[in-house]
Amino acid sequence: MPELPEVEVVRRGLDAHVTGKAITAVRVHHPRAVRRHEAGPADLTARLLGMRITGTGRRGKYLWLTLDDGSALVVHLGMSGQMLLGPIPKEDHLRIAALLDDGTALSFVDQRTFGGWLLADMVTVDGTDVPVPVAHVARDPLDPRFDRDAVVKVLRGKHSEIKRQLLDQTVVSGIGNIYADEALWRAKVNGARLAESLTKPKLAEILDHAADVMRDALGQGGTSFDSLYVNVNGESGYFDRSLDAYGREGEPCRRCGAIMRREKFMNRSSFYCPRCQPRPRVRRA
DNA sequence: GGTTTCGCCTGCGGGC
DNA sequence: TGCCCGCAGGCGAAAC
Repeated sequence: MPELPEVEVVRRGLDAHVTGKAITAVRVHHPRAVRRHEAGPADLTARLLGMRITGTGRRGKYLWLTLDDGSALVVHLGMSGQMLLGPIPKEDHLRIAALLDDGTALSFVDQRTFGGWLLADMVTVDGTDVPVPVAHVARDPLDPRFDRDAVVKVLRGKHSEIKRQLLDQTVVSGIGNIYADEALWRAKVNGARLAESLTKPKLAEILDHAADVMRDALGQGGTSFDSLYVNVNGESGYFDRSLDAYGREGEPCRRCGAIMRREKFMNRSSFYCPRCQPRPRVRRA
């Protein structure tokens, strides 16, 4: 389940190895992996052929390779996507394979097929160039131009649960279920609290914790909770050993010792400490 | 128009 | 043993 740190690890790996290389062959093994490229698989492969990669970019959980015609190959890893360098893997879930002019292969492997590739033009949004499909995505907390106080202001106006807002990529990007739970645990805030009910300093604290926890995870090569996430060499990160909330149902809170709870939320799970992060009182009609 | 829910996918593990 | 079900969850369309 790649979130910002995992995607950034992949981007860095790609940046070091594919920048300056030309694409000499592309094969789409599963059409679903390019479903968001509206012109279809044949168009994608034809346009990529002979293109040179000029650099890499990322915003939130989206990453892209910039190409020498000014367009971008946009990659979303979804839940289980992997960008692998090296020989083409013998793998049931190989979705796309590309060959580069130095002989290495760039493979997209994706078990659950939520991810994919697409080609798009670049557009300038708020002074930053991003691919068109990424234009609606807010800056992430590790973006040098991330405006924390502006996000706090947006959150103050949201009549919606704070965790829901942390997961909304148009409010702040890069945060998924794992890092949302970690940031809320660090800030001692229950995710069911309404965003508008929290003070500006508390909202700022939550965003700062989100940035910190993602920076920590990045420093450890990312989280690999279910081992589906790997870097470009197929290796997992180590941050899952450092998680304080996610996946710790029934275990003692590392801060106060109370037994951690798990609750259903948005068709997934939320992990929290019932003592440090008390649930808000039930609203009555 | 803001907010919430649902469907898309596959593999795994638990229960029967 | 084998089947069914629930779960994992990012994203965008659809519903509310």
